[in-house]
Amino acid sequence: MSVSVILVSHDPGLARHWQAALSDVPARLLGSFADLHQQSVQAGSVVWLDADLPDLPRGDDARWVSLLADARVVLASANPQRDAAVAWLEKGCAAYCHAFADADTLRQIQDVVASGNVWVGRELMQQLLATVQRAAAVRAPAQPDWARDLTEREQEVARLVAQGASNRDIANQCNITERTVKAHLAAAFAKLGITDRLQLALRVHGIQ
Amino acid sequence: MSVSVILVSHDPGLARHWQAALSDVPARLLGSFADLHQQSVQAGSVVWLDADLPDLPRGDDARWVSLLADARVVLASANPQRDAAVAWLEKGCAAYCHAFADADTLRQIQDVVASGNVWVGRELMQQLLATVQRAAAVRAPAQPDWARDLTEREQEVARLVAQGASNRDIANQCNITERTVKAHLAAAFAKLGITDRLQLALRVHGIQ
DNA sequence: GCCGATATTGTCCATCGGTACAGGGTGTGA
DNA sequence: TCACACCCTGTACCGATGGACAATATCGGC
Repeated sequence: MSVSVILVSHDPGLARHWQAALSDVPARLLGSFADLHQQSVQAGSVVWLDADLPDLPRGDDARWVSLLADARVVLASANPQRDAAVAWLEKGCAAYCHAFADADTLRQIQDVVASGNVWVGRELMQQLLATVQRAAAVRAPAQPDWARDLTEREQEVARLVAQGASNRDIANQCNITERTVKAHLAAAFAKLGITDRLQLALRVHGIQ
Repeated sequence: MSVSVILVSHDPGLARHWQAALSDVPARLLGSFADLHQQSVQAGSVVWLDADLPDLPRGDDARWVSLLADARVVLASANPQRDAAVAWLEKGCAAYCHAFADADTLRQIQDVVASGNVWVGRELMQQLLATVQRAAAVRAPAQPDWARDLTEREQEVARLVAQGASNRDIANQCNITERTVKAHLAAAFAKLGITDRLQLALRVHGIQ
């Protein structure tokens, strides 16, 4: 059975920094992503990943799927980038931070992530919120026709479909199961007299 | 100088819950926003605000300015709403959470906020990220000319897809096999950087 | 004549989407 | 209290879809 905290970095200085900060939790140190992939990672483990690892796989690599399913991944970069942060967090990472953040912050991240939550730095959070505000302003106006007979939830799902989201996307975003998404969609289809999501998307956008 | 913690709620049950969870930090309990406004709030204090306070001012109230400038405000609602969360966080609150979150979570929020960071729950975070991703997708490509790189046949198939036709429909209409339809679609997907017919339909209709 | 772009078709297979059974939980109005 | 609407979830099935390998044929240009 593996330890509950795993640090992965090829940079000795960074490894020392992390070990010093997290000295009160038992952590195992690995030198590459390949090393990590050979381990059997215990469910619920916290994995600290150096974003500058030479062998860090791209986002679409299959190894991420199992890792993100089992472990809680903290991605730490010496050069944090906003777009990268959004991409990784959206993919399922539990935190994105500066690799050389101070020890208190690192400990805090460890605590937050270990308890199943997501940690995000203040600046990044402000940027995300501003973006969301802007996006909300664009969509605001209420729809009359197609939405009339649909329940709140059905409308919400329909709007997401109309943006091109898959059932799984919607499930994640609404925090419900894919099955429930299907239920709402089936109800919406029946009410609107259509049979598939594409027709629904066209309806929502006022086409046909 | 000790950083103080102020709890503001009119609900005795909630107040007890908070006091029990945060028993290891010295906290002052107030019963209304008006009470809070009469205090001189020490800079860096953490203020826990019950979002269901009867006298909670609206977002544009002037009192928020000074409060948010001085203190780190945790807004806790018994009925957390996504839009409210975004609005408050964007306004400068340091956290938005469920008022009756478990004690461990409340302590964690206190720690994170006290150190100057922002705390956001997992579900809300997922929603924010999905929204940001979608907003980015809207801005980035912005192709008015979806047809430019497509061959005649690919455009023809794409237009039919955009009307809601299935591969079989298109095959019949164009007098080709379903397999060929798939080939044209695959080519169009690759050229447009998308992966499914719904995205294609949205593009053709000038959405996204 | 060869090369590249286009159009066509094939098989195989993993995943997605939609439907058909099923059920449990909550809140509201009669 | 009971009916009803709404929300949520489960298993199972099957057709539609999209990607990964192909291959063949035509046509225009170098």
